[in-house]
Amino acid sequence: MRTDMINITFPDGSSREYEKGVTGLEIARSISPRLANEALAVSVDGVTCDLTAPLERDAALRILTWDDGEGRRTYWHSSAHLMAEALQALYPGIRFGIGPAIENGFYYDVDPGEGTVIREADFPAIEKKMTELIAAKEEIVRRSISRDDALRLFSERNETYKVELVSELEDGTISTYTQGSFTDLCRGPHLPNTSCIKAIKILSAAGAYWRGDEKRHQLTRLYGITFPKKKMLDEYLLLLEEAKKRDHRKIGRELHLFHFSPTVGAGLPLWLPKGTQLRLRLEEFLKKIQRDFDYEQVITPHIGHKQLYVTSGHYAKYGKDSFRPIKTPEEGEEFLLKPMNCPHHCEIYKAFPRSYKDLPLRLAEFGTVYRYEQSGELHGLTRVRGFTQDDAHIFCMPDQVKSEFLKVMDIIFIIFRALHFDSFEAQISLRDPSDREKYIGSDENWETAECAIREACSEKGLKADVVTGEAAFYGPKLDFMVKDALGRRWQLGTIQVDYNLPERFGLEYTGADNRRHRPVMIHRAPFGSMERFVALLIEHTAGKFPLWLTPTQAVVLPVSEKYNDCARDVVRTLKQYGVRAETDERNEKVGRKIRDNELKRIPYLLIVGEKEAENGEVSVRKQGGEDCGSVKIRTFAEEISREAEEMMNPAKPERC
RNA sequence: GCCUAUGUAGCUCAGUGGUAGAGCACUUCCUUGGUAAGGAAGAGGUCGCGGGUUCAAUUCCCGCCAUCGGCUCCA
Repeated sequence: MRTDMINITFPDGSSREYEKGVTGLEIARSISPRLANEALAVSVDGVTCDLTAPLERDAALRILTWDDGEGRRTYWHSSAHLMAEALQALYPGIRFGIGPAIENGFYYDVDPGEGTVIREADFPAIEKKMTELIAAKEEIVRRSISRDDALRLFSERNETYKVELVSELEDGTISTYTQGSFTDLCRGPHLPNTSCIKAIKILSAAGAYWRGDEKRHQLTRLYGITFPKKKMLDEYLLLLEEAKKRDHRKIGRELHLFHFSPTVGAGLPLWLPKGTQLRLRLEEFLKKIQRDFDYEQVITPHIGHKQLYVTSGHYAKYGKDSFRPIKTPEEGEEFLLKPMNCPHHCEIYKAFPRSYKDLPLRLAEFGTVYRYEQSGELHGLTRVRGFTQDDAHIFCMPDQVKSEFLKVMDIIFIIFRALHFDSFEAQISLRDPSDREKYIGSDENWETAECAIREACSEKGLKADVVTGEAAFYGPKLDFMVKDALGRRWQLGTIQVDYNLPERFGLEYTGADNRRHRPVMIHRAPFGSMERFVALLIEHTAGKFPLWLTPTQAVVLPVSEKYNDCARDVVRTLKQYGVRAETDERNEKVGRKIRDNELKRIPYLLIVGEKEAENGEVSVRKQGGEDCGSVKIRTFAEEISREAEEMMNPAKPERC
C-alpha cells in the first residue's frame, strides 16, 4: 500500500483509496456529480468538517447534505456569516457578537453602534444585499490563526466582542473564516461557497443581552432562515402561517374558552363557561386517576402568613420580586398570596404525629397560586400570574422515594397517552454546582435526590436530557416538555424530589424502631398547570379536542319554535347518558343562535322536528353525516319519576 | 425588567393635521320551517390611557398601560 494513499470507509461499509490530502468535495465528485452538488459538509470519524478540508489519514466518512441535521446546521451557520457580511456592508462600524445556527435557521447578535437601530423595515435591504453577495459566488476560506494574531486582527477592526471571545480561547485552536471582505472568528465548519445559498428570509429582530447576561450590553439579534430552493422557503413560511392558526390565544377566543381583561390585570385569565367545562373535565380525569393511586384531596387558603414563607425559604429567595405582602389592621402582620402550595401542605403534615404506617401520605390539591412574572414574560395562557397547579405532595420514607417517583411517572404517562402528547421530551434538571448561593439544602441531600431521579428514569427506560443549573432552588426535578405550534418548548408535567422543605418545616414520623425520622417530600404536577396544559392542548389539537373533552358535545336543533320543549327533553336525556348537550332553541323570530365557527367544532348535531316528536326518538349524526344511532326521548316528568323510583328501590350495589 | 413592533367597531383590518370606514359578527324586518340559508334596513367607536405642540390631534412629540416576537427570568 502506497504511503501517499489513505483509506476512506463509507457508511455502507465499503471503502476506497484516495490520495492523501483529498477533500470531501473531491470524494463526493468521485461518487456522483449530484452528490457533489448537494454536499454541504462532511463527517470525518463523526466530526463535521469543511468539504474543502484536506484529509490526511484513513477515516470513516459521510457526505452531509440537506437531509442531515449537521448538513443543515452548516448551511445555516454559513448563512449567518453571509448575513453578517451584508450587515458589514450596510452598517459601517457594526460590531459582531455570535451568530450560530439554530433549530430552524440562524441568528446573529450584532451591535450596530450607538444611535443606529435595525428594524423590520430594514430587512428587505439586508436580504437584497445578501442576494448580491450570493451572486458574487464568494469562496469561504478557513485559516488557522495564532491567538496573538487573532487579537490583533479583531482589535484593529474594533471588534470588541470578538476580542473578548478570542481572549478566552486557547492558542492553537483558533480559526477564522473569510468570504469576500468579511472575516469572522469561527470554529466552522462552513460551506465551500456562498453561492449554495438560494432562498433567504430575515424573520425578526430582537434585543439579546451579550452572553445572556442582563447586566451587560444589549445587542440586536437578527433571526433568519435560508434554503437551497425557493420552494422550500415558501413551504416553510406557509408552515409558519398554518402554525399561527393553531395559536391557543386565537382559538381560545374563537371557541369562547378564556379571556384576558387589562382591567382585571395582565396575566390573570378569566375562564369562560366553555373553557371551564373543558378544564373541569381534565381535572375530573386526573382526580379519578389519583383516587386509584391513593391520593387524598385537600383544600388550603389562597394566602398564608409571611412566616410560612420565611420558614419555607421562599420569602428570602423571591419575596422582593413577588406580589407585595397583604397588610392587616394588626401592626406588623403580613400575609402573602401563595406562590406555591407546598408550605401549606407541609403544615397539614405537621398537624398530627405521623407514623411510618401513615406513609406515603399523598396530598393533592388543585391549588391556585400567584406569581409576579416579569411583564415581558407573559404569554397567553402559557405564562400567567395567577394559575392553578394540579399539585400534590407525597410524604414518604427515604426507601419509598423511588417507588413513589415511579408511580408518579406512571400517572404522567397515562395522561400524556390519553391526550396524545406523544412527542414530549423529558428533562432532568440539576443544580449548578458552581452557584451554591442559588440553592438551599446540604450537598448530601442534593446528591441523594439527583441520584434518585436518574435511577427512576433509567428504570423506566426514559431518555431524558440532563441540564445543570435548571433545578428548583429546593431540589432537582424531572420535567416533561412539550412544544407549542411554533416549536417553543414549555414545561408541563414535573416531579421534584425534596429533602429540604421537610427539614425546614421539621417534619417527622415515628419509625418501626420507635425513633423520629425525617420524611422525604415529592412535589408533582402531571399537567403542570391547568392554564398551560390547556394552552398546549389547544395548540396540539387545533381546538378539535377528544370527544370526552369537547366543551359542548352535542347541539339539539329544533326545526321550529314548536319543538323547543321536545329539544329540551332531548338535551335532558343526553345529559342522563353523560353527554354534554345544549339546545339551539328557536323562536318565531329568531333563527340560528349557535355561531357558525362554533358549530364547526361541535361533533354532534341532533335535529328535532315533527317526526322525532311523534316517534319519541332522535337520530344522532356526527358532523359530516355519519349515523351514530338514536336516542329515546324522555320527558322531564318521566325522568323525575324514574329517579324517584330509584331512590325508593335502590339498585343493589355491584359486588366487587 | 430590557430590545423591536403594534394598539381604529365584538373579530379581521383600511384610512386621515379639520373628531372616521370595509368585511364578518350583532339587532330588526322579510323569505326559508331540516344539518355552516338568502335579502333589506339598523345599531355600534372619547381611533388604548394621560400629558404636550397646534386655531385644530385618531394622525406629530413625550409618558403610561396592554399586546406580538425575542432576551433575561421562571418557586
